[in-house]
Amino acid sequence: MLAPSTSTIAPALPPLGSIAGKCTAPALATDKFGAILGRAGMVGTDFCYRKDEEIYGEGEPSEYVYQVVKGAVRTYKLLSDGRRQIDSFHLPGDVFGLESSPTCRLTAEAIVDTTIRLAKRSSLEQAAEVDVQVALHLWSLTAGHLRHAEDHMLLLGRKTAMEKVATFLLEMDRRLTVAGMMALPMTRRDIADYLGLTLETVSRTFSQLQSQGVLGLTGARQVALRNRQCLRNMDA
Amino acid sequence: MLAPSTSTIAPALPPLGSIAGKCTAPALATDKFGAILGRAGMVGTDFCYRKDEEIYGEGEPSEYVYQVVKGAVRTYKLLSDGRRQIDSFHLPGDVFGLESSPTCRLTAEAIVDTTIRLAKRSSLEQAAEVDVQVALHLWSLTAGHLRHAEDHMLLLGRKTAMEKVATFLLEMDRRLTVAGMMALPMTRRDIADYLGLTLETVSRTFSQLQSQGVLGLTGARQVALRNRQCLRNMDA
DNA sequence: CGTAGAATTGAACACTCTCAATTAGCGTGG
DNA sequence: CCACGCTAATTGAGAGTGTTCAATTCTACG
Repeated sequence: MLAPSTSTIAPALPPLGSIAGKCTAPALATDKFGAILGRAGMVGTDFCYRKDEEIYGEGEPSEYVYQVVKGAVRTYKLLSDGRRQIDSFHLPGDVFGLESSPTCRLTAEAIVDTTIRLAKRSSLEQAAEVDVQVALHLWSLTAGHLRHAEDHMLLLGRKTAMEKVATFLLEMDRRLTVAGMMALPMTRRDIADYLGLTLETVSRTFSQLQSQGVLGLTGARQVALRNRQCLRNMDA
Repeated sequence: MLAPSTSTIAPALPPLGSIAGKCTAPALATDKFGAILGRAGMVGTDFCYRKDEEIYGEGEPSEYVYQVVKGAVRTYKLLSDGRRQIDSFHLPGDVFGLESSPTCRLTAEAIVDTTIRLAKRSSLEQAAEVDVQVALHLWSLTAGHLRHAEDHMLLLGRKTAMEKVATFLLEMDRRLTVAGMMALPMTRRDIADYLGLTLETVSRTFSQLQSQGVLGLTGARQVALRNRQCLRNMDA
């Protein structure tokens, strides 16, 4: 349904045609993944995925753990009739696909052309068996994901459309604003499926915020926040 | 706002007046918490909490890890105006309050009179530093919570009222049906705040399922499922 | 029994969705 | 460079699911 034309010819795992070679790590305050790999005596391998290409699918055996080097990734679940809930957007530095179960519980797709560093799950687990620090780091990563999920459940279950959008904008502002501008990699539909809304409601809310002067849109995905305090108040 | 009268006189942590002494462990297929404590050379201490009594509050330092021995617990987040999102119901055998962060991110309350086994978080973490198996078990517990949260985000963001209630009933059926009957410990309001609905909608949906013969109600909290397959179909 | 909280039920409303039409943005190729 | 075509985004109007407010009814427990 949402499968891109490019992914049909891609192999099940590491796409053979998209090897990018080693990349330098992103400049992160705390690169936990790098620390983990270091302790485990491992090096990540980088691959490139094209826009809308699937990285792994729900139900597949979970063979790798992933870190975004460049680009953006969405992870989601589907209902049988195609309704989609995106649980997270993963941006450079973020680790995803870290399951303690043998199968993937979500589907992951590149939102734009994306470079991903990946490491074998089995190797990481072996390292965790030997080195307590690796195990504790992995726990810490999963705990971080749980914390985000807890916040997001409150949003999905109890916030209004305006509050959801305000929360989203503040989250993205924190994570990807450079020089006062936010370049959203995802579509209105992605945002809607993240917030439990329709794309029309997201669009209307953006427009409303713009007419109130809270927001500046220069192109649908180029956002400048003009009044963060106002958004924080809406955030409930 | 929702604080019970009994909790105002209760001390911040282990209520002094409610020591219950050691209890026998619940008969569980896999008592991970017991296994962890065993490996850590620890024994849990049991306390009793009265109905609606707070076990810990959001923002407090997280000093303990908890396991339900008998009864039921809700963990939730609040918005500033009192809107509540319950993220989980914890039943006998369940572990909760396991933060890898130093402060509690949720509030926990006893739904009914409840016996809780608790262990010091710092001791558990010390044990995890030394014994990899403890660290891996703690990770596994957090991963289980994350899995539930992922499923619940799909429910909150994308399911209809009927689908939410169907999912809830099947979850509770699995977790607390004995001899064909389910004794729900929680109120309609609790269920509503778990499913992101109002209590009236939950009540109406229960009534509708009863009139369809899917459900048998003998008292508002005594439920018998008469057609599980029908519920599974609604579950989407 | 009598009271208070819990649950049910009804009616009107509102927020968000659905369906539809229009406009904008962007990559491709003439 | 502009025309073309496709997808994304905006905007409007109407409908619907779930909410809100209110009135009973039920149930549990002194």
